[in-house]
Amino acid sequence: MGGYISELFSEVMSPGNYPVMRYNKGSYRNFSQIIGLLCFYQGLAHEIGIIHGRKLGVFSYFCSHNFKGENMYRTHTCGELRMDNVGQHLTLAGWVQKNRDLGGMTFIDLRDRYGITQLVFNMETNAALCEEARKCGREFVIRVRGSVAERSNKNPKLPTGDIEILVDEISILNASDVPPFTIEDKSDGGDDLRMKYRYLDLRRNPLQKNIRLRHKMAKAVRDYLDDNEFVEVETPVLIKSTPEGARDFIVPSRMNEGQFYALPQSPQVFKQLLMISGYDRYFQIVKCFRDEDLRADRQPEFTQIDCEMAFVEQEDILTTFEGLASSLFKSILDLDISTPFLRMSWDQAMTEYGNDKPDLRFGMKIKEMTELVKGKGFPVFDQSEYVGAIKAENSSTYSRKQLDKLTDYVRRPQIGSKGLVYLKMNEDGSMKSSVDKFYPDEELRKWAELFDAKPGDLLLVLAGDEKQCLPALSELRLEMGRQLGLMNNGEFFPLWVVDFPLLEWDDESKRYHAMHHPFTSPKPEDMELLKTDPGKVRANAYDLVINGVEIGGGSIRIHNDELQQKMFDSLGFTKEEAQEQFGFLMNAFKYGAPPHGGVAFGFDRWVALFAGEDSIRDVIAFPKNNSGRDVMIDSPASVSTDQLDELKLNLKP
RNA sequence: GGUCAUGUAGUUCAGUUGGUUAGAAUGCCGGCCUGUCACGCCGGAGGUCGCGAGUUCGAGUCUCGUCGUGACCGCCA
Repeated sequence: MGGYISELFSEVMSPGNYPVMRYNKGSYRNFSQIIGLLCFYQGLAHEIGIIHGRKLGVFSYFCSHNFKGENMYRTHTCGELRMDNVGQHLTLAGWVQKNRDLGGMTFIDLRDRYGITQLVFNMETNAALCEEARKCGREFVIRVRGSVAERSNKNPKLPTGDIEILVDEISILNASDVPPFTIEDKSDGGDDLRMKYRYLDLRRNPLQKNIRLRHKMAKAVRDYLDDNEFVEVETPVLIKSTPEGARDFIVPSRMNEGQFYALPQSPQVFKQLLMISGYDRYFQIVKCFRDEDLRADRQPEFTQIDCEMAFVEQEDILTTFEGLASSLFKSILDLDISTPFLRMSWDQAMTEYGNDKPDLRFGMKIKEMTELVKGKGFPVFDQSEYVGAIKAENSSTYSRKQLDKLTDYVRRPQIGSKGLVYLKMNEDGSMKSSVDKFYPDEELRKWAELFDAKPGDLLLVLAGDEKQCLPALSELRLEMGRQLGLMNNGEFFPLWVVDFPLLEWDDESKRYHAMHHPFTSPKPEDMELLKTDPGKVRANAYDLVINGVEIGGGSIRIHNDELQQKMFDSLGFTKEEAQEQFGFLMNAFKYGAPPHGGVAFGFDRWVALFAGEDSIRDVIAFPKNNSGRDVMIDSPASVSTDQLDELKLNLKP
């Protein structure tokens, strides 16, 4: 115990406790260290067990830890005491979860990170002590000393439910106002309120679990990459604004009047420079900043696992990082996910799933049927550029009402289909379609044949422009996946989507944009197309997709200044602009840049996926809301005119 | 920038076609209670129906505006 603390609190160091604590140290600790390690992995597996839908104790994860922080505030945690501890005299500290005053006796549930232990106070034994205990409201911070006793009424719902503490000393370390919502697994508080009192929300088990999972994942990432010779290098946060990509957050420079830093959207150029510097394998778990509108899976500041490797081709990178992914699946979720992961071309993903991040937990592939249905007199299909469908198995029992609801779903402006055509393959072998006026049975049989549809199946057909229709079919497919319960939270299907287009036409600015970023190398065999048909050029770029979530992406970079210059040409940069914005990188390429490439993973998304959460806010300790505000500290906020003056800034009226 | 949803007690919600004093549960406060663990029983306090206009004899309810929150589209290399 540190001298500082013992001086400050010498009055509480009653010598009576010490021999007991010492005694525990020797025998209990070594044993529990071994058990602790064993229990740790088991605990994580249990946690994931919940994701799998198995019913396991919520506390199992928290109780499996070996407490190393023995001091005058506590000798044990509220999660570790069992029948073996009966008779021990010890000290606990924590928060009052619940106070049950029965008149003659009072029970307090004492909570800390590790669990809950019941304290007992008895009027007959010590009335003054019992009165003191009655005063303790929810979330009071208290310390108690007492002896572990076997309960007469055990509670099988708690891991510590066999024992209780017969308290002989209580100190209220800090009283608490009544919290605005209950600190329980299922809080009664709404989102707004819990965000405003985030520090209270973070006391709750589900959040604690997520934050600890995040920590374990970060550590597992560092361990794997360290084992593979990667070096973690920090890169600057105050950098320079660049034209491509997302909007930058900018930071005024006081010492350089009228000039601004930008916060990095990613450490992209620095990691390439590190390859040129010979670091060979770099990584960083790093904050990135993008000033764009938010979503459930987007925050203005978010965390990437940023990686770069020299002397590698695409396949080397895919192999290395599917290794990272499968090692995380194993160490965190105890799941064996075999490698190599499936590789799917971007083209295939778009035609079969209408989406560059397909959820492969279920099939229901999109098939085109344009040729099959045209020229049969149904004007809607005849006038459509593209007709396609999906097959939902065992769904021919969908009612008129359900189909109407699906029609409304695809007609929402966000999806924008005009209507929905269906074909029911009834169990009795008959067929029913919304367009059987135009398509006789033998035509409908051909539809069924194309999809290998069996009695009981349901075909859902959309028509329109290919550009609108494929994404619409993708949304419909995902909606059906949800409705039919095909998206199991405990099941994971990772894949690499490869061969992305290099460039993407932007109608607004009437020029091509880099689909990934401007340092992505084109496929050598598509090089010729760069001049004739730039939109057709494929890139050495890839995304890691798990269950329909884009977990990460990367590319093999350009490592030669001539090609880089060509790329900037295609993007419509003048030589001068390119020199001004990226001159330092192109200069660096002149001094022996090795072939290199890399990848970056959205760490928040990955944690959310493993935690089974829909929103990354649930895995970030202090997230921002929909409008980029932190409602707890109330940021962003105005600054004083003094601050603005110092920066030589005027605000527009 | 756009679409949709939502805002009522500390909290979660209900509130009929526009009609008497706006309810329930939970939490909170007080009393009783010696084996509770969703403790129980009795009593009590607690409301600018987000804000501002409008329609109306009358608005929590209808209309418009505005603000907050959430989801999505655009956007996010």
